[in-house]
Amino acid sequence: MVSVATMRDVASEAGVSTATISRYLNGKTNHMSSATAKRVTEAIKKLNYVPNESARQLITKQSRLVAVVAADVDDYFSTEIFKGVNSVLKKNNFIAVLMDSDSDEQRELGTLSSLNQQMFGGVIIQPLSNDLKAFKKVIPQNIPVVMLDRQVENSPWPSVVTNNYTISKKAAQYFKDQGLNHVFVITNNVKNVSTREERLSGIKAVFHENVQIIEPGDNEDSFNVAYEKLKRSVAATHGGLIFALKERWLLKFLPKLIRDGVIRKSDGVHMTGFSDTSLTDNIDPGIKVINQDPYQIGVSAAQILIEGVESATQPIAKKIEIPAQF
Amino acid sequence: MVSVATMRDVASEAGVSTATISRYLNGKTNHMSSATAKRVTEAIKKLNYVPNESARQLITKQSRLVAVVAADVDDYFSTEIFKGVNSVLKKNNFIAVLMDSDSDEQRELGTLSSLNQQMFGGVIIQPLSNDLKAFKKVIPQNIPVVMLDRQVENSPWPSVVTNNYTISKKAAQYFKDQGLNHVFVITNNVKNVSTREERLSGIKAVFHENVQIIEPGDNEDSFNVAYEKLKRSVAATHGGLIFALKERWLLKFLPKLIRDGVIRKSDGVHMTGFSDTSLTDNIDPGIKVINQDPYQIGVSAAQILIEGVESATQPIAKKIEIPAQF
DNA sequence: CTGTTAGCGCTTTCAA
DNA sequence: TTGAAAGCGCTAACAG
Repeated sequence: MVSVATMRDVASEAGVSTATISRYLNGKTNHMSSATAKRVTEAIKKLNYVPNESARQLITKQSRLVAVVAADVDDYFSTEIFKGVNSVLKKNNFIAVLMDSDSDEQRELGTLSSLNQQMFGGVIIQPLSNDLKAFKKVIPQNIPVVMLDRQVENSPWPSVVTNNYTISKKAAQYFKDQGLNHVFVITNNVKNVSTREERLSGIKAVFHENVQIIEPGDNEDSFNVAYEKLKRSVAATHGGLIFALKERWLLKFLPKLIRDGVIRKSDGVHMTGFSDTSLTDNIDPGIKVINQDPYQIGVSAAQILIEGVESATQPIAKKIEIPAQF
Repeated sequence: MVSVATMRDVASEAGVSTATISRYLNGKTNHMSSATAKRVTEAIKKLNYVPNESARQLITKQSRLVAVVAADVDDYFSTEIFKGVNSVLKKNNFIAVLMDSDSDEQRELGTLSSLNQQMFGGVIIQPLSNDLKAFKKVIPQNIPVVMLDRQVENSPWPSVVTNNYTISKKAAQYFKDQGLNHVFVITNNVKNVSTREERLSGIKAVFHENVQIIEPGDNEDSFNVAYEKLKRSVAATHGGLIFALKERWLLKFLPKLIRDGVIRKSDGVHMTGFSDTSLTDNIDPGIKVINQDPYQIGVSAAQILIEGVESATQPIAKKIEIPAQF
């Protein structure tokens, strides 16, 4: 492999000491004769010099690498968050990288503990687990941390989330005002996941006891069971609102509900839900859904993180809500 | 911030030298009395010691961090590749991280040059640009590189791609055998992107001159223009095959074509294309599409990369094709 | 089987 | 405005 120029090489090329190169590199160029500055610039270019991050980190104990640990990188929501984070970090001269918990709490902990090697200057986590104790064990202690999307109970870290309760309530109210008085909520098991709990609360605040929960499960069979159950329930209540707490269910149920004639234009059955992409609109143009703003969530988290890195303190554990659109 | 135990602390805690700790950590434990090994184990646990990667990298010039630079992290295809890469790297004790070129050739180059700091032990790139010279400038020279999905002409790096030509031809032949004798190919500009060129060639090998290209463009207006054009053309040729070179177009065109009655069951109009997710199947159950295997592409790329890292040589520039399903 | 020692490439006082 | 020199935490000869 090719050998690389070091700071010493640059120093001798420019006829100065390494200290001068270092100062130059760190922008301490105000107390520096423009003649030497120029010679250094040229030497760097000539030798194609790139500073060695490891050496720098070793002494400064700082890193400009920031890890974003996503619940599942296959999720558009997660990757949009990353894009938001990336946009602000890049401006501030940090490098953002995305890591994957793969929807698996064990892997999440594994991923997080791999960060414990002082290579990263900060971590942004979209948590999967709700186990505060486990998190405290594996999350690096010496770098700033920000949580996203979901909240860990009693967490000491700041978090940025969608206004799940408010926006769910708003959407529910909209359809109630249309005359629908029953709602079928499609969701996975809601236990322990702050996001789903808040959404459900918002819906219940409008429809009270007229809320029925449908859990499609993870395989095709249980989906079919859930689908049939939904169809029967909709028929039994002479219509109502079908509310998917996750885009995945919207995409899975909506086309079938349309094909089967369960949902028709100007009818007593409507569907809505949390939708991150425009795919639902392709399927059913004009459908009214909740659009979160993952990009902005990422932006906001990154800003908090940067404050933490620059001040070398853990950001305080405030909670920030990013409004969704309906 | 919390101060962290160093190797020295562990050494004095265990009553041995740092060299012993180092050997222990690097698995050179075969020439080591089990008594000291045990003392070291305990000291490490007691002090909660985690090795400092920067110091290690500084001297070994090796890193177990591998960057996967995706064309667009919003793409399911890119993230599945990452999952494949991650699965094999993790087993081999590497840490894989995902970075984003954001579908922008300039940013791609920016992202790549940020890798030039010896923090990464290898790079896997899903290239966007086809500009070999630009790549050579920014791609780290001293670590192994593997290309994915697309090929850079005359590239010195190994690449792993789908068997685009073969599978496109197979799919085309299938529909030709059904009696369709005209094909409408929906694609972005094909110039300079190896993937699209190969797919188109495969289709042309079957339909010869009966191939019409539709370019939907990037905004809603140009999409509508393209859509209307497609409808007219289909009517004019009394049917045919609509072939989307990218899943995005499948998702955008298919629901509308179904709603508008252009595609009906047992009719002279069929649609197919490259589809990575099961979303198309939700929309039109039983539709026959090409399924690539991004996960396997990632696995294969990671294996090649690891060989390169372990042998400290640049992998040779072979091309590996991963078969798709139809 | 284990310790001593000399750096890896950089930053940062302290002096000049 | 610049340089000399110490040292960050680790690895790898070389000795013993």
